[in-house]
Amino acid sequence: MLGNWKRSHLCGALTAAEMGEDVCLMGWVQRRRDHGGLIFIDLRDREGVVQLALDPDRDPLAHKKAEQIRNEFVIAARGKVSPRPEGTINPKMKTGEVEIEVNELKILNRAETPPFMLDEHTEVAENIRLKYRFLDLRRPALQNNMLMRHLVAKTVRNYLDDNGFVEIETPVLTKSTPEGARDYLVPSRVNPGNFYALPQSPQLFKQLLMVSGFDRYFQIVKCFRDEDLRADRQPEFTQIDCELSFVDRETVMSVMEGLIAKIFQEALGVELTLPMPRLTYAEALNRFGVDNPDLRFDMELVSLTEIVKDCGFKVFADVADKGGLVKALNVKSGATFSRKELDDLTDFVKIYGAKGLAWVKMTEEGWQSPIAKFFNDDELAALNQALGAEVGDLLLFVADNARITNEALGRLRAHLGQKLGLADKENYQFAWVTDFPLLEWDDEAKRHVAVHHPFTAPLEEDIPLLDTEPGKARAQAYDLVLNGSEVGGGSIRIHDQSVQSRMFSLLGIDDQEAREKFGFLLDALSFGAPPHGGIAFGLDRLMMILTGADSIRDVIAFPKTQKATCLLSEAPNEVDEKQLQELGVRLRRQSK
RNA sequence: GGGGCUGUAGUAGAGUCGGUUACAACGCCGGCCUGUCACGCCGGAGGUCGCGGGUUCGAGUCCCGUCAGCCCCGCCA
Repeated sequence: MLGNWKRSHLCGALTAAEMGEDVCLMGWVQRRRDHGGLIFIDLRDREGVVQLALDPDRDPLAHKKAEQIRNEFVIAARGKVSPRPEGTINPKMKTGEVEIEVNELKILNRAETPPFMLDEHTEVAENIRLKYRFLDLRRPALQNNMLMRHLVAKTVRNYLDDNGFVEIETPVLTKSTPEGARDYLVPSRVNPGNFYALPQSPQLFKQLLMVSGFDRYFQIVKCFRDEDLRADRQPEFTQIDCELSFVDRETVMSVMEGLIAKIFQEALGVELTLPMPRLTYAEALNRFGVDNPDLRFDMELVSLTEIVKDCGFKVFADVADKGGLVKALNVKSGATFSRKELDDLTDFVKIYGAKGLAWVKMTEEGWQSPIAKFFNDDELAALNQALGAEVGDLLLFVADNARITNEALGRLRAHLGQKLGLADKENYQFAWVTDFPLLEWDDEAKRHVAVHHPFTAPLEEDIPLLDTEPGKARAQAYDLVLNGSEVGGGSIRIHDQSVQSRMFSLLGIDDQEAREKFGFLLDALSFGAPPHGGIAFGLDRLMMILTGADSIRDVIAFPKTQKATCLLSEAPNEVDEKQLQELGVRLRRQSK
């Protein structure tokens, strides 16, 4: 097919520098413009588009062939890089100064008419795009995302290699462990009735590699969690997984923020200021209501419980009396919100369990609000002062238990930041959130569960709390938050077998279960484990922010739908009875 | 498991209060056109209104169910 034709350049890379050269180009037909005589073809490849000019007077044969060419045909063209005639330079194109005067043309492959136009102007429903993903991936938007993803992966490898990390692969067929997300299971043919689990992360293996003395490990690795999908969650996703020996939290954070800074420099040309801000979990919750605050704008939550504890508004006073929280945020210049908008905000906080949203519009005459009448002048003055309220502002209050008040207002703050355009996509605000609680009480299971995971070390000063008030113990954990998104998280691990056993017992995992599930880790810890810690970054979420994508599907070549299916390959599918028999698996009839 | 949005030629949309033959655009096919670049002009083909049921003399439109895609809650150590 190619014969002795050999590609000399990429289409999109040609510039005036190649002027006069004879070139051989290959690519896809973006568009053909047939003027009856002259025919123009925009030829596209990974790098971009260049214009081919076919003149019937110069080469009748090539011109004749060009007449039957259609969109997305794969063609090869030989010709000369030429300056465009006066007045026909296209400043919108990277290659707009030149065109190829074609003297030989070859059709390498014909193409059916594509189901949708492969240009940047046509918007296509996502289910169609996913079914023909290989075509959607030809479009510049996804091409650019995938190319940047490659650049980031390359940068990660270079940086970590420079900093003494070793890339080591860990098993994909591994062991199901309790705690955490639902596992994807793989039946073992050789061991009927037994199952492998796909890893939720290589957590235990990377700790074993520290015990083995590799000092610093990393892997760009697929992880699997069988949970419901979201705009930023896929069942299989990629982590930049790291683990380091003989380090404390500060060392991990400083090595890793160097990595992030390098990524932003290479991918976007953005220089980040280091070190990144640090924020404790308690402070994050107090000021922003959530542990992943968006720091691109202010609008912080203000605690008003003390001010309203004796006020005439029973809803607030009761909550204060019962140990709950009354908090509010000040939407600067928000008094223009319509009744409908306020109703929508009320519906919004109800999603997170709030019973309602009290609002106040600050006018020249003072409070305009359904709840204004319940407060005396002193209380009004104190509230205004606490919130920095000025004429034209909108104050929004939630009163409930601490968890609901913080979450509802925190989410409302993030929502308003988007709605009011305070969250500029090209403004990158990082923070490390530290000192997470080690444990959390699970009301359903009537036991503590690990906030991070069962191998996270407590703060040294909080170790005594494990025996007295384990719920108050803080962890040597850290999350990296970027623009309201958790892009990474990790901790210093327990490297002492006895502390690890104590942790398991706090989690309600008895000795026998601990041996069954984690025996190999406990063994490893007993054979000389170095102090170690690590972190994992969600590469997909990081790519979303770097590319400005609203969906995780836009940074993954072949993503799954919300029902975890692949519209392209039609996975998952039914399998032959014979395959099931070999695996010793029998299907249960699904009851409807 | 739950809440919400969407579904009309290949694509993305319009379609009023339920009323005759479901519109125009892009794409596609044919013709014309030698400087276009989201080329232009003329003509043409193309429809299971997601699917099933119901109400009605009559349903793209109203009702019920269902499927698919998306967003969210729960879930995601």
